[in-house]
Amino acid sequence: MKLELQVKMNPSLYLRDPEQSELGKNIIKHSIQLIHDNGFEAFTFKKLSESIGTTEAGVYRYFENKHKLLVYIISWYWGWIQFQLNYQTNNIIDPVVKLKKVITLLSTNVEDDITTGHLDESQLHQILIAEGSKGYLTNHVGEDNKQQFFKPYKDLCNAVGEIILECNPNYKYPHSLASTIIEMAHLQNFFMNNLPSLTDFSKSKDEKEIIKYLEELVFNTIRI
Amino acid sequence: MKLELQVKMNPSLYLRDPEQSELGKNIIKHSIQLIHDNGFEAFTFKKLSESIGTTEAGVYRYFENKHKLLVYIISWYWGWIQFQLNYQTNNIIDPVVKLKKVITLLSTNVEDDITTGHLDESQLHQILIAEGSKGYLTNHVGEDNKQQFFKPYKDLCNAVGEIILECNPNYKYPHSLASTIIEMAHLQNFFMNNLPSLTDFSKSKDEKEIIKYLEELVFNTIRI
DNA sequence: TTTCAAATAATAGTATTACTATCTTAAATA
DNA sequence: TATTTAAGATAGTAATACTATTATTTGAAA
Repeated sequence: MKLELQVKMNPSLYLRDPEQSELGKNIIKHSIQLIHDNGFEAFTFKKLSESIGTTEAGVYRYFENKHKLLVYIISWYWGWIQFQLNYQTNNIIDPVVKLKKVITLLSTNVEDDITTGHLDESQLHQILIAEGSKGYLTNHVGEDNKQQFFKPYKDLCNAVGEIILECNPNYKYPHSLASTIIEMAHLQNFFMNNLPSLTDFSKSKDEKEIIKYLEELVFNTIRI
Repeated sequence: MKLELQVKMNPSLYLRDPEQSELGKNIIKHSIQLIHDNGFEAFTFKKLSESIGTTEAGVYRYFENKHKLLVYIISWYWGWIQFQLNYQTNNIIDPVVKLKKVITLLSTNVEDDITTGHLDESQLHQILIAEGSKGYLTNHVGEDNKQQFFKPYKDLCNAVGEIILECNPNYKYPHSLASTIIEMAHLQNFFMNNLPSLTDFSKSKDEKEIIKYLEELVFNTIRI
C-alpha cells in the first residue's frame, strides 16, 4: 500500500500554491530535477520554464524568486523528514534506539512506503546536502526568519533535541548538538564525495561510515 | 612590535597577483568590506570597482570572476589561521592544551600582534562564518579541487587531525572530527546570532559558550 | 634621455539574468 | 450565459557578468 503525504507549507513562500495545479506541481518537480543536476547557482526561471514547457511569467506567478522556491523545497524536505522521524520512532521507548534511528534517517536515503507521488525524495536529499545551507546563508536571513521560513528546520531540531534530553536529561547543549547532527550528516556526505581528505571515509565512500562516526560522536558526547 | 605576514596564495586563483600593486591590494580590501557588509550574493565587480574608484575592467584584470575572488579571500584566511595555529601551539607539549587553543582560535576573533597591515581579520572571520561554505558548495567543486583551491583548508584540517591523534592515537575519525570542529565553530556562531533556537547560546550570545560546547563535544568524543 | 613594455583608465558593447507589464485565450464556476 | 481565474504569448527593462578596444600613464631598460 502506498500512502499520500501532504506537507503543510508556509504560504508566505509562494504567490500561488504549487500543490493546487498541474503547472505548480511541474514547477516543483522540474526545479528539483534542475537544481539537482546543475546546482542552484546555474538554476534560472528561464531554464525552468523551458524545461516545463511554459513561460518565465508562468513561473513568476507561483514564486517571487528562485530563493523562495529553494526555501520552499527545503521546507518541504524537512517537513517530510519530520514525518519520517515521527513515523519511524513511534512506539519506540528506548531513546538511544530513537536517536540512532534519527541519525540513520538524516544520513541516508531511506526508501519507504510513504510516498508523495510526484517528488523524488532521493534527489531532494542530494539537494539538501549541496544547497541546504544556502537557504539561510543570506544577508536577509533575519527577515526570512521573521516570516517563519525556517520553522520546519527548527521544529526538527527541537524534536531531535528532545530525544537527546531523553537520553541524558542533564546534557547542556541539546539544540546545538541536534543542529550539529543534522548539518554534519549532510556535510560529511558532501566532503566524502567531493573533498574526501576532509573525512575518514574516502576508501569506502559509504554512508554507513558517517552513521558510525556520528553515533560515536553523539553518544560519547552525552556520555551514554 | 608588529610583524608583517605574507600568506602564499595559489596563482590559479588570480590573473594578476593582487599583492603586487596598490590596485590589487585595494581590490582585496574593498572586497572584504563589501562582502562583509552586504553578503556575497549582493557583491558585484561593478560595485567593487565603484567603491575603489576604478573600472570593472580593472578588477577583471586581477580576477576572472567573483567566485575565484571569494575563494582567494577564504584561502588567505585559512592560511592565516594555519599560521596562528602554528604560532600559538608552538612549544606546547600537552596535545589537550593544543586542541583547546585550536578550538578557541577557530571560534573567536583573536586580536594579535601579527598583522597584515591592509586586511581586517575580524571582518574576514565574519565573512568565513556567513560565506565560507559557498567556496566549495558549487557544481564545479571537483575542478576547483583539482586546481588545489581548497589546499589551505585541507592542510588546516590535517593539522587539527594530527593534534586529535596526539590526544588519542586510537581515535578513528580525526579528519571528520577536525572538519566538524572547523565548520561548527562557524556555524554555531551563525546560528547563535541569526537562528538562535538552533543553539543553546541564545541568552548570552557569547562565543565562550560555543568553545565550551565544542570542547565538551571533542574531548568526550575522543574519550579524554 | 629616450624608448618601450606593462599597467591602468576610459569607453563601449554583448549575452544572460531577474524581473514587470500587458494582452489574449481557455477553462472552470456561478 | 456571464464572469472570474489561470495560463499562454509577447515585450520590455535594469542589472549582472562578462569581453574588447583604444588611449594614457609610468617605470625600468637601453
